[in-house]
Amino acid sequence: MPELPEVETTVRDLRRLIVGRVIAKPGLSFADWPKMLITHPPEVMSQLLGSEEVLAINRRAKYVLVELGHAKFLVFHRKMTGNLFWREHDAPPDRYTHVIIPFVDGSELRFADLRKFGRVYLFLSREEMNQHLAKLGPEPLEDAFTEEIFHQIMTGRKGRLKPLLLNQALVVGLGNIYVNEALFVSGLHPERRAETLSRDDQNRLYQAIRMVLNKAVDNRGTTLSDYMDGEGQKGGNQEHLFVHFRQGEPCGNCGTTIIKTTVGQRGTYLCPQCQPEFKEQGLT
DNA sequence: CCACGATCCTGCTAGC
DNA sequence: TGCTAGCAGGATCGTG
Repeated sequence: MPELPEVETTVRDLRRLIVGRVIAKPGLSFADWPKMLITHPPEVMSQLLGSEEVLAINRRAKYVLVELGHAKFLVFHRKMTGNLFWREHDAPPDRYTHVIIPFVDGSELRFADLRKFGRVYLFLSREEMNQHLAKLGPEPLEDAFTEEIFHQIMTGRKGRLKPLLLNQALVVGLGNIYVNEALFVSGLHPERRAETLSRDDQNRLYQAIRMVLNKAVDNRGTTLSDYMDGEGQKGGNQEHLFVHFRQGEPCGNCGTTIIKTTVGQRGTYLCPQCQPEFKEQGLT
């Protein structure tokens, strides 16, 4: 579920809420679905964690990186329906909680996930973590991600834009919602082939990706059903979507009815007027 | 390299 | 009302 803006919002919340807290011993107080713990079985992880201070919380792609003392890293990926909450020790339980990291002050970091696709990793060094994250592409909101870099990534690539933009090895952070949004903003059809883009098309797409993600970060993410921030509150960006989840409604740009189709096995929302199919691509 | 289907799960909705 | 197929914001793996 969560894409870059939702993960970024959670990271900012957790940074404020848990940096400086110390993990209790043992460092895992609940884990009823061992498949979510990728690096170690629950008994081992519970032994490996304990008494470390939370030094920093950061984001890489859609991963939440919790940096601990003794160079340990607790890493979460929320996949479709995962949420991370910080709760006081006497807070009521959160439904679908499958992993709990307790702090010495009695408060808890809870990982809740309806569909149990979420993943938890414990890395014992920064190198170990970096190795796991090595295949990820650049961060689209960082200064280093320039128009020129995006040009290089897209040039020489074949295939339809939508699956390409969902590929985290090229650019990270985009998921189904924000790919749909960015393609609308740039006026490109999701099935347009990358090799047919002009430099101007590439630049418009680059600007659209940054605009759509920045706006969603400012709005604290999009809550369509499950996403909640670090304290269990909804995001606000669902009020500002251009096409995603808006099939049947008029396009805000031209009034044409927004349609829903399927591209690359993913629900795809678009304005047929603003994002026309590219007829010449069959000839190339 | 790219496309497609299956897979990991649960809950909700549409359609009969 | 009850059943069931299909779908949901992700990512990976195997096959062609």
